[in-house]
Amino acid sequence: MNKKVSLKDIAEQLGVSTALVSYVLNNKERKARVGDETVRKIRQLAASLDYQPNIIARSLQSGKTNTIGVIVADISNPFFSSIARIIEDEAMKRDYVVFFSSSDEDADKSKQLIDMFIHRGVDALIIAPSENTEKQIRRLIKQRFPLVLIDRYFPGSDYVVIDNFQASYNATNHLIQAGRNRIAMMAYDTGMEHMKERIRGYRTALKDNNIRFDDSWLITVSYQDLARHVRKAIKNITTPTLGVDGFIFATNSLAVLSLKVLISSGIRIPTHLAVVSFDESDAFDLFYPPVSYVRQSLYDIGKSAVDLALRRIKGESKGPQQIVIDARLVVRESSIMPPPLSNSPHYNV
Amino acid sequence: MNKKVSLKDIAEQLGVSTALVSYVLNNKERKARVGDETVRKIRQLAASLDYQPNIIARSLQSGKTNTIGVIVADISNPFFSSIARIIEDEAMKRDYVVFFSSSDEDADKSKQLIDMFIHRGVDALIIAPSENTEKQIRRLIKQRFPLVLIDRYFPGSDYVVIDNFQASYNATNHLIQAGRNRIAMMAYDTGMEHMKERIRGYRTALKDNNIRFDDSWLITVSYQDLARHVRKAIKNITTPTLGVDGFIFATNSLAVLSLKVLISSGIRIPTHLAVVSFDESDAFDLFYPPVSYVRQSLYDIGKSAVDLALRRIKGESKGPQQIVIDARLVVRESSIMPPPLSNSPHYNV
DNA sequence: TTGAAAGCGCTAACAC
DNA sequence: GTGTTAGCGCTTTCAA
Repeated sequence: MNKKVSLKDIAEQLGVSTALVSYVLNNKERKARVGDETVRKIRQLAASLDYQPNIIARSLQSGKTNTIGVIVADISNPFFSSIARIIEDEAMKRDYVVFFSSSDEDADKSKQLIDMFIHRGVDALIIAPSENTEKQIRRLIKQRFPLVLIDRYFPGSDYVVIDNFQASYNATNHLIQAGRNRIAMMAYDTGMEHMKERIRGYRTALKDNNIRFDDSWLITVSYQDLARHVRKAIKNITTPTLGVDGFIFATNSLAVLSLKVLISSGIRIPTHLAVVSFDESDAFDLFYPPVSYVRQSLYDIGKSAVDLALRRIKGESKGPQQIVIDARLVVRESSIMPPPLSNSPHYNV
Repeated sequence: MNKKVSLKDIAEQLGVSTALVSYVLNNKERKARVGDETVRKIRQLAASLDYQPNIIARSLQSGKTNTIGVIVADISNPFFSSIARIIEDEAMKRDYVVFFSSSDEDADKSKQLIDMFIHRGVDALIIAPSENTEKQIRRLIKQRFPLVLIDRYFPGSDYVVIDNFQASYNATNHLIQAGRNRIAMMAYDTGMEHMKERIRGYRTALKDNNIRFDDSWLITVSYQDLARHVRKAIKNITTPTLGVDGFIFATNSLAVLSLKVLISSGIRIPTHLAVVSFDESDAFDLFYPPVSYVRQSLYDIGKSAVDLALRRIKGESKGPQQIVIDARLVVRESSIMPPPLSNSPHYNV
C-alpha cells in the first residue's frame, strides 16, 4: 500500500495551512473567504494527487461515522436479506454504509452486537428485536440513541411493522371462507408482540366465525432446534384423528420447513390441507400448488426504516414514530380448492 | 447520549498519565512494568466507570479498523446471503466486523464500492467480482491490499472457488447417462472465467459422449432485465421443434426464474425435460420434482475466504493462495425418470 | 484572506 | 516503575 496523501501533504506542497485545504476541499471556501487563486491551486493539486479524505480521522473529530448497524435474526433468511438489500441501497443513496449482523433470536448475542456497534460508533441502529431484548432496547431509547425497530416492536419505540393482527385475521378468514373449519397455526414460541398479534388475529377470526378453537391447533415451536420441532409438530397435527384442514404459518421459515415435511407425508394441498403463510419466498412460487401468503412490502420496510433512522440522526423527529405498512393477502392455489378436473400441467402423474 | 468516559478521564481522576491507563487496559502492564497498586486502581475505576475504548481513535492511530468489506452481486440472493452469514460468523469470531454491499454485476458500481470501502479503511475485501472489474482487482493486488475473491476469480489473485469445469462436466454427464441427448444450458452472458468454465464443462461432456452440440442449446442471458430474457429464451428453446430434453442452469437465479416460466408452459419435468442447476435453494427442495443441483459447501467458501483474508492482513501468506472447494452433484427427481407408476403422493391430480 | 494551534482518544517511543 | 509527549488526519476557533 503506497502511503495515502493527506491534507498536510497538500498544504506543505503549496505552502499554505491545512486549514485552507480543509475549507476548500469541503466546499467551504465561501464561508472562509479563501482567495480564488488559492482555491484553484488547492483543487488542482488535490485532484492530481488523487487526494482522498481519511474518513476515520474525520469521524474521530466529528463523532459521526456515517454508518448504520443492522441487526436481524438471520441475514441468510431471504426475508431479512431482501430487506437488507433495500436498506443497503437506501443508505448508500444518502451516503451511509451498513454493517449487518444476525442475532439468532438470542438476547445475549443481541446485547453483544448492540454494544459492539455502539462502540464502533454507528450513527444509528435498525433492529429486528428478539425476545427478552426489551431492556436493551429501552436503554438505547432512554439514551436517545437513533434506533428503528423493524418487523417486531416494543411500544414506545420508533418502528416499521405491519398490522399483524389484521393480516392474520384476514388470512384465517380467507381459509374459513374457502370452506375450512379445522384450522391450525404454527408460530414461534415467543412473547414478542408481533407473534402474539398474529396468534390473536387467528383466534379472533375463528371466534368471529363461531369456530371453537381446539388447543391442539396452535403449535408453537422454539427457534432452537427448529427443524426437529417442526417435524414432530407436523407429524402430530396431521394424523387423521386430529386432522386439520387448514394451516397458517406465521413466518416463511416455518412454512418452508413444514412444507418439506408435508411433502413426504402424503398430505395433499389444498385437498387435504389448505395453506397460507406470512412473508414471501421463491419457494412459495415454485411449490405446487403455489402458496398463498401475506405479502409485506419489503421495499417499504427498508425505505421507511432508513428514513426514520436518518431523521433521528439529524434530530428531526420528536416523539416515537410508528409506521404501519400495508400487508396484503395473495391468494393462490394452496388455499383454494382447484376447479374440478383441473390438471396441473407440468407434473407427470 | 451521555458523554463517554475516555482514557483521559480515568487518568485525571487518578492523577496518572493516560499512558499508564492505556497500558493497563490493554493488558500490557507487565511489559510496561506498571506498579501493582496503580494497576489495581486503574482497573477498578475503569470498571466502575464502565470505560469503553473508542475504536475510532484506536483505528486512526493503528491504521487498522478490524473491518472487512464484502462485495457480492446481490445480497438478497440466497446463495450470497448464505455465504454472507458464514462470513459474518467467522469474522465475528476473530473480532472483525463486516460491511456488505451489492455490485449488481456492474463494473462501475463495483469500482465505487471498492473505493468507498478502501476510504473507510477496511482491512480486507472479500469480493465476488463482476465482469470488467479485472483492472480494479489487479490494482488492489498490485497495491498488496488484502483481497480474496469468491465464486468467481481472476488468475493470480487469492480466491476460493469450485472446479467449475468439472462440476459442469459431471452434471452434463449425469443427464446423458440418464438418457438425455438434447441438452441445453442457460448461463450468464459474461466473459467471467467461472461461467466460461461451466460452459466448457458442458460442451466437453457433450463431445466426449459424441453428442453433436447445437448452437441453439446454449442460451446466454444478460443480468440486466433478466426476467424478460429468461422468459423469452425458455419460450424459444422449448418449442416442440427445437425441443431439448435436458437443461442445465448455471446459477440458482437462472433456474428459479426459468422454472417459474416452465411451470406455466405445460412442460413436464423430468418426463419432457430433465433439469439440473448450480447452487442450492429452498425452492429446489419444494419444487416438485425436487431439483438436482451442484452443491458447493457455502460454509467452506465463507470460512476459507475469511481465513485467507485474515492471513493476508497479518502478512502471513506470500504468493497467491487459491482454494478449490468440493462441489458435488446432488441427484434428485428432476433429472431422472421416475419409476413406472410412481405417484407423487402429495399433489392432487 | 490566511495561518497557527487545539483537540477528537488512543498508542508507543522515549525519557526520567 | 512511571510519566511525557508526539503524533495518527482532520476540523474549527481564534488571531493575525
